[in-house]
Amino acid sequence: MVKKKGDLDYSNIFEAVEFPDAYKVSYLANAIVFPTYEDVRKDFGLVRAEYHLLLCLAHYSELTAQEVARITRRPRNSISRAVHRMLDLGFLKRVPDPSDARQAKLQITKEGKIMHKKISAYLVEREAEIFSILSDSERENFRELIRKLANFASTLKR
Amino acid sequence: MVKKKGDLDYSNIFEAVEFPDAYKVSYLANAIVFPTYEDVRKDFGLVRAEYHLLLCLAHYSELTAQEVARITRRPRNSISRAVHRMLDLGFLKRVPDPSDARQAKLQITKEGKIMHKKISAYLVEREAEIFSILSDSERENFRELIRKLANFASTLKR
DNA sequence: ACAATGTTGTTCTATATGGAACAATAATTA
DNA sequence: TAATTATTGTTCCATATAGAACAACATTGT
Repeated sequence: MVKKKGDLDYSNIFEAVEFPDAYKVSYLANAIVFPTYEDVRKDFGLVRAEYHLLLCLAHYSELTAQEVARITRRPRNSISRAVHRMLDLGFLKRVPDPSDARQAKLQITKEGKIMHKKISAYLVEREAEIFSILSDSERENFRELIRKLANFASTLKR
Repeated sequence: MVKKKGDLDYSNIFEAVEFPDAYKVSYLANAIVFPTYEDVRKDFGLVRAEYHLLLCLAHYSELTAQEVARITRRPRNSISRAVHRMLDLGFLKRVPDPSDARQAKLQITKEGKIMHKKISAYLVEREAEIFSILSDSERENFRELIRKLANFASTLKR
């Protein structure tokens, strides 16, 4: 009896690892969310921070770069870089804040909104695939729990 | 009435975003799991792929680099690099496979096990913090759901 | 047996990313 | 008011990371 490739059950580690829940959250993000960002990069030409700008400014009418950094928990310099690129691409506009010369208010442009819609539609699809193995009630359940966890995470110091 | 910094509720985005559950999984991973890997790097001097080697080989007695790559869903070259560093550090040993000259079986050393224990203990603590906002029954519930999701993710093509 | 295809592990290269330091401005405190 | 401290956005730099190509070896099919 020859051992065939593929005999190894790669998901055994899920139960063996010492911090199984955190590990699975990480695994899920790595298996699904990051490849998705990679797809966005390939298909739409935007890296994560750039897409995050669209995401934030599609839902808040006006934000500073700092605020986007806080909302998305990304470093300021990543956002700064992304802002320049998005300005060049015409997806964002920036207006200096008269009341504080350090900062500038960012807004999404019409083109930015269109791009946001396209990318969102793609991500919505991907989300649906991921959660298709859960029943409706499980999905509802998960939604509630992940909301608690994410809200808690958002209160943690950086 | 002056608008103070901090008036903005950064978690509003959680409900506004078009793919709220996937977004929160991603957020949770970014807020918690990745900073944790960063801590591991700072405190123990190992990067993610290097720690993943310890993790896998602490639970499987013998694996090839390729198998570790599959289990952790990381690219082979990342694992390859990590293997060399871990060999140098004495945390791993490698024995050529007589039945297949291309590959080599990896094993964790005594020192590797010790390091694994130290890091695991730290990660277990972090996990406990994260999930401390959930009640016991919620935690149990979440465990079941994330298990389904992770198992499903592990079946997806790369 | 032999050719074609697949697999493993590696090196090379390009790039996204985050930390640190910095200048400009604002807020705070003496 | 003056001096100190904090904040914003930026540039510079170091590094982790992933893709692509490659050589060595194994497997498959004819």
